Amino acid sequence: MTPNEIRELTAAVHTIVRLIPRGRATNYGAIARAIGRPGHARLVGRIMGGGAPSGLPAHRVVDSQGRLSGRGAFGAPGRMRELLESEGVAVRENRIVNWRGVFWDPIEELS
DNA sequence: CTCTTGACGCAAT
DNA sequence: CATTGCGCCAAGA
Repeated sequence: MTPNEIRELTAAVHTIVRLIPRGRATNYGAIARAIGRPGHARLVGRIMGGGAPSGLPAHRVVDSQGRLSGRGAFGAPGRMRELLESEGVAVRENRIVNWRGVFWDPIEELS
């Protein structure tokens, strides 16, 4: 992967993240598939870990089980949870309640 | 250059 | 539901 490709992917990932509706959330693997790189969830995770543009709803990206695996990247502990709950997403024990219903698949939006 | 570390995912146990 | 193993891959040590 050339540095240039990395930039493209980063841009693509950010684009998808911006499409996530309020009150919904998606996961790394789904985003990876949406940008044409199935199986590279980990790469997406790395990208999210890096600096994110302000205004990017990064809190709407969790792991495949609805767990807030990126909570550490938000300033104060519990910050990610606050952001989610502030838009109506219930969280219990670091995990989105009713994940199946909250999950938003980028693929369905690329129609 | 090798080894380890992660905002991961999925099937098998 | 909890663990394990394996595939994936860019950064940092």
